Amino acid sequence: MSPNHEPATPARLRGIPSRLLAGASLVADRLVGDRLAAEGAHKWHFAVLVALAEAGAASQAELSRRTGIYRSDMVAVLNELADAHCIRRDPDPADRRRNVITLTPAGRRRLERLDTLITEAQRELLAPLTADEQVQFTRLLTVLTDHHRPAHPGPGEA
Amino acid sequence: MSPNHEPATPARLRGIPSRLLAGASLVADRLVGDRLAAEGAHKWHFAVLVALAEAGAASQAELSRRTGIYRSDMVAVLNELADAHCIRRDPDPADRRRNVITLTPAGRRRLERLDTLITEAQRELLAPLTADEQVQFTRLLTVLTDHHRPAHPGPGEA
DNA sequence: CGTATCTCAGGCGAACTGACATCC
DNA sequence: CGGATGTCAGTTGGCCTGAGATAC
Repeated sequence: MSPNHEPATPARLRGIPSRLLAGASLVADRLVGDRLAAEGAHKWHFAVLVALAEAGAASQAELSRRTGIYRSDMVAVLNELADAHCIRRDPDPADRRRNVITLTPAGRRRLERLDTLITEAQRELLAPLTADEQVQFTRLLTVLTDHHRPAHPGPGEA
Repeated sequence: MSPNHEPATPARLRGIPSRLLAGASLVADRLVGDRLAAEGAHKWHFAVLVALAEAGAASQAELSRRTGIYRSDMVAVLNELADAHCIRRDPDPADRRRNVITLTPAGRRRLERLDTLITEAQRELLAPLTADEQVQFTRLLTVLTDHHRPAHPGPGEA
């Protein structure tokens, strides 16, 4: 009867918040990423679609600021969304540097589908907590991230 | 008086736990990583030193299991720790496949130094929360990560 | 034989930087 | 002119896989 086959993590390591956060973030990203990947989507697609639905058409730079996605990475994301006919990308007649990104009906449907998947993932992520704890947890996370603002730097945290 | 120069994140995006976790994890990793980098260290160094201090000398594979660092990545970490004379790496006479990793006095000192830096970082990370909230937050994170076990897969989450 | 250990050689995705041409 | 925009190229660090040599 050898009872100890599990090589436990050292106690001094187990309780460190930054480590716990890294682990939880990894789990969460997988829960979300796997569901979205099953439909050929990324979390960035969702972020852009939400930003468009909530604040209306915008330039790429504006979308970059609203979602926290870098300007450079935004290009590929919009290419994919355009290929799927979820958005249109038209030159801005008022400012010829800009593109005007517009949400299409297909994009709106896509958004609701991805929203469902992501909500599901959050439910599974928070399942180990009671309803009260889920609220507390989300609140504490919000306080934490709101307080540690990057100040100037470009697109905020992910 | 144009009051609205900040392009706020959409409401539908702001409250999503997986997003909040990603942001918090990024902040935490920077808080820790910057402090350690200032002394030429990585968080992995700390993890290995702790594992050695707490459970005594071990093989590389054993350290890998205890810290969650992949065996492939462990090699470089141990090389660096050995270069800094924090550990010794001797062939195991009882099993010639293995190396026995031993903590040196210098390694013990290094560990305490890194521990101080990491504790500082945790304090700064959790500073926006009250003492009670800090305890709650860490507890909820622990429940969450403990519950989402990778089951079989190799080295656990980070 | 199959399995475990150490090592190296990569892949993949996310965060990030730099540069360039264009236009305000 | 300075500054913003869209685009492309490339870097860095973190997680992870695969394979090979050696030893159990």
